[in-house]
Amino acid sequence: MNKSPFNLDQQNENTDSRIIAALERISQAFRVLLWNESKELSLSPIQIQVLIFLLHHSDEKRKVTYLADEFNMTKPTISDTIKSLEQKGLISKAYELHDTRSYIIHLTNEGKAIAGRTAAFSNQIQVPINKLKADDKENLLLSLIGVIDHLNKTGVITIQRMCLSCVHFKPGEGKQPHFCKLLNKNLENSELRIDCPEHQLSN
Amino acid sequence: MNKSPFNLDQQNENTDSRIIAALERISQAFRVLLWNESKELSLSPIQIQVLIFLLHHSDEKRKVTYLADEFNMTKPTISDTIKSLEQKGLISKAYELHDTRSYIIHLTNEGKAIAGRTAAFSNQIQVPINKLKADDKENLLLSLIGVIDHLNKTGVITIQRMCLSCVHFKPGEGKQPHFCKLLNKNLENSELRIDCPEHQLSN
DNA sequence: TTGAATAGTTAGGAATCCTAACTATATTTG
DNA sequence: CAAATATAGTTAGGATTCCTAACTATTCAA
Repeated sequence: MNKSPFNLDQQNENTDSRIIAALERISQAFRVLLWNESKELSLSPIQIQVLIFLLHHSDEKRKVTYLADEFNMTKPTISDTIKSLEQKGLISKAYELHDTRSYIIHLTNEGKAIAGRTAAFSNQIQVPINKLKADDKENLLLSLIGVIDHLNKTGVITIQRMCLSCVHFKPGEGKQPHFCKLLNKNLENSELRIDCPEHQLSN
Repeated sequence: MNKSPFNLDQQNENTDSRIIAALERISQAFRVLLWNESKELSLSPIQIQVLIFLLHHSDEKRKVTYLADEFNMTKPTISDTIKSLEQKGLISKAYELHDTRSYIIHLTNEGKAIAGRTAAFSNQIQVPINKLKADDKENLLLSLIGVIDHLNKTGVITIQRMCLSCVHFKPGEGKQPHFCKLLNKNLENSELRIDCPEHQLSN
């Protein structure tokens, strides 16, 4: 019934499977870290994620519908989350003049404080990455970007803010570096963005 | 209020942060894929994860307590999950003779069928990884292993089945490859395991 | 053989996140 | 310009997740 020690488990047969297993493990770590953080602050995981997101993104992304897409949840779920955050005094709604159905979500000072403190929750992942050599970092980032790009193309992840899918991006060829037409500057591999504030989806 | 296009967002300032952002995105993808899969099969995400886990692991790991540790959940949560899977006819309990408190969880044929079909849920992640060059794969794996090893050491992930924390493992130095004392063979970087069935924790 | 540790369950409840149906505003178009 | 349609967000209600606390039953240790 038990496997012989010399009989490799399927998951161990090739490097690809091992990489996927590693990514799964890391995904789980994110879940655990987020869950720990949320218990400490008496906030739900999604509430924390929303707070952190609000800290770094511009007005047109600070809306219920956008957040629902961003986190792959329904609008009611986000609506509830926002209501709860408002009751806790961590965000406020700013209704817009030209469209009174909609509003922009702003962090209150307390909300900013908590989001800032909390954004450090991924520090534990940062430590081992920081130790890598520059070349390895570049390779790692490129590999991960490749994975995400594929997930974008197959529709698993809907929201896109990476250079690879941006109208302003001109990919490098051979020794020529990439180029961003908006920033008007060359981009090294290690400068490719995952979440660019200026991203504009190319068709 | 809006950022100037030339004012880089904090998240874009350095490669480390971008790598973390990428890992977060991929974590989210796993969550989405798992959730989609679970809707299709009318199983909860944790139920699916348990089924897949049972497909690949040996008797001493097929128990409530072990599963609870594995997935960072409480025993009652797993207990419920098992009860539900049993009612659906996907697993059966085999009580042990020497300890009647405990039982080993076995997949039924139907359970195996579903787990097997479902294990493919990560195929969408496999495609882009498969495209990488061998060198890049090795680098990617090593980098991820470094991250996981750190998460293990800091207690974020409790269960460990990687070569790096195994009594049978003798790490390579310089050009000398790693060595597994149990398999009695050299291990290339790309052969380092994430989830070895023979893992034995070194102190 | 008594006390402590361990495996798993039950009970109850807070929170997550969904679908369906809704209000209200904005946009299109005939 | 009025009617139809689309869009932003909310409400209501419910299935599910996952927890804590308290429990039973068994095993191990002193």
